[in-house]
Amino acid sequence: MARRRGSTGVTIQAVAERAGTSTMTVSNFLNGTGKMGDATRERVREAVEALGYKPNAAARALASSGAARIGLVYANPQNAFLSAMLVGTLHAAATRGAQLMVQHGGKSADYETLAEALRALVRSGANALLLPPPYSEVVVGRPILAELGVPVAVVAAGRPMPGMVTVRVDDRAAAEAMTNLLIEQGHRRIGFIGGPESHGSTAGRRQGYRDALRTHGLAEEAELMVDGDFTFESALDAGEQLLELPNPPSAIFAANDDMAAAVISLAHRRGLRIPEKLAIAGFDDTPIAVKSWPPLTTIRQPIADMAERATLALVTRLAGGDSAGDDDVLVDFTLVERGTTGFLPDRD
Amino acid sequence: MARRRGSTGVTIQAVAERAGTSTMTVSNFLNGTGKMGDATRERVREAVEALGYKPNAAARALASSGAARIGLVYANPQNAFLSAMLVGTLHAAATRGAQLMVQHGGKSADYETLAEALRALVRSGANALLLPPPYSEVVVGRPILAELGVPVAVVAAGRPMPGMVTVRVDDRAAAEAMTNLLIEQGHRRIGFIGGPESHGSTAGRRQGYRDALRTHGLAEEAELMVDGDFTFESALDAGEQLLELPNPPSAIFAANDDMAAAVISLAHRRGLRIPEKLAIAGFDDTPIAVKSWPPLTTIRQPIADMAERATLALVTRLAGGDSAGDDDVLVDFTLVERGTTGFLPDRD
DNA sequence: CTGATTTAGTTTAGCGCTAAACTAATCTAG
DNA sequence: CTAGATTAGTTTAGCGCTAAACTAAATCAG
Repeated sequence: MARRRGSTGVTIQAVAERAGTSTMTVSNFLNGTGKMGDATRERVREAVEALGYKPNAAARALASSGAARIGLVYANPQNAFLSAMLVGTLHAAATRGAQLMVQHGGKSADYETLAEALRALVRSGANALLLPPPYSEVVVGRPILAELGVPVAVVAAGRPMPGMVTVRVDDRAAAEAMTNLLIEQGHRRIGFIGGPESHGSTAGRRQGYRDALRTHGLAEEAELMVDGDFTFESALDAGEQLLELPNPPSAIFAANDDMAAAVISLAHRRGLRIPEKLAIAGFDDTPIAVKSWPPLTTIRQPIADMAERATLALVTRLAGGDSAGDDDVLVDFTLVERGTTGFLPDRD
Repeated sequence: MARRRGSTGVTIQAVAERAGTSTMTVSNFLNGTGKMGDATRERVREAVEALGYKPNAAARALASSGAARIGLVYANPQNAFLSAMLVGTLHAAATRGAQLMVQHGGKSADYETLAEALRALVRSGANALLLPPPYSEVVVGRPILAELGVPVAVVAAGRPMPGMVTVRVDDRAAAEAMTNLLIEQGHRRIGFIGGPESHGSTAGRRQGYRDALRTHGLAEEAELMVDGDFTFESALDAGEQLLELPNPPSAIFAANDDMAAAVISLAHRRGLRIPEKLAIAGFDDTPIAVKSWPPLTTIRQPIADMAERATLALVTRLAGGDSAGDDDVLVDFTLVERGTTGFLPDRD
């Protein structure tokens, strides 16, 4: 019998032989399913270790056939956020024998375009879906979810979303922490550039900003709160509006890094020294945060970890696991202080 | 017989039945292998179409067992370049039943760290490797390649690399095209910020710049050619050097976008209007190109396509295909004109 | 002390696909 | 007109894993 072109070669069979058990026992050990005695468990563990056994994801996927084929839609292939999501998802997928398939979901967050992309994904075999923002917003509560009938997870959605697993940081608390930092550094007039209402994170981030002001007994002024749409360009206008004020803010907190970068650019053009004359804070810790000058103080979300969690949740769902409790997962954020904050503002 | 939890369900079996052939004939049709009559081919094609059949990648991978398990090392999970590579690779992988596994390769491009990451990848089953820059540079000609004994492909390497499949744009030609544009727009003193010598693209890009000058009869001035290391920070110094010149350039061409963005930032700080007083050009068309103001004129490399090509090449290699001819693949670049170029410079 | 339950496994069958070996018909060349 | 080659398929045997069904021994309730 001709051997087929061999792979790296350690199979579950080899492990079972070495451990003196059946392959099923090894399989059970690997997946934590079934019952087994401590002695057996130990022997299997040793054999797996000794042989450096790595399960073949393809075989796993094929055999369990309920194996996750996770579809991911993206707006822009060249995106740092997407990158982190893919890395996280691939890590989780590697350990769980899941397949990952990507599909372009349209530049604009248009419902029909997205729905069609999701249908295409499911038609080509996806049995679970992972949505990056802002796609989660355009499908939430829409009929497409029911139509597709597959579990959906979203990362960094900003708020729990009915019918989907959400993995996110507490946007409100993060924005509050950032605003507190600014206030503690002496700022009294802090501008806020929000995102579009349609974006789930917007409300939380704005709320955090307001909460911090209130806690410190600072008045909330309508003129200091303007809205962008999360793009660099939009914040060029929004920032301008703030800086043109008769009594302009000494700090601006933008609801994402792109908008904060735009404010940095604006400050440079006006000759405002950062952070002495204008402190700036962002949100997300995307690469632009360190490709601006000075580098941006911002909130870091552990995107890759979040995507990994989300993927694992989907795999568990598909395996018929108990979905209880992991519908809305909150993970920790980090406030990263860099060069756009830190000086006491000049008081007048 | 209890049916297992069914997937979306169209199998090769169903197609074969409808076409009235054996499954192998369908398989041959799908893979372009074997011989078949036109009538049969047409019947199979119709059946595939009608049933909306999508091959199951896992089954394919398992059966051919020579299936590609492509390992990819990354430096930074949050990176636009990586993102595009992953998307391209995943697209190719989806059609060819390849598995993708990612592994962190160390922030610094240190040989031993990288070698260890590659070994880990191969140990966990990777039988082909895909390297993003600048990793290709640190392994080229080193013993690790022979040690691992798996095919390796690199994307955007800057030059053909012995022992690896390279997929790249013609850096020299691209840089020449950009420099030509600048010259045609009237610039006579054009600064160039190069990358580190160790980076394959550097030489080609610098050569392109020089070629364009020569073709137009412009003298090459040493003071106009400074080096950065491809980081934003490095170009802050390099750009300063150029702008401090007694007779500063009216245009600066940076060998990548990050460095060009730094020059934009520098120009803002000095109150130099862009592009009237200083034209700026970058290279790569990374997202920062449109997150600067004005948006950056730059060279676009189709990274996702390149990664797709590279992945396909690896799969072919693994399938024992003829490797001839596709060792060094050149793809087309695009010169993207945005807001940092376009005005005739003020002549003095 | 007996039948029911639990524990700790094993056996069997098959996921969807393809490599390799085979077969049957048709075509060549001498 | 026949041996050898070519064409157009088919059959068989798995790839490496796991779901489901089964078994044998140990434990338990009454």
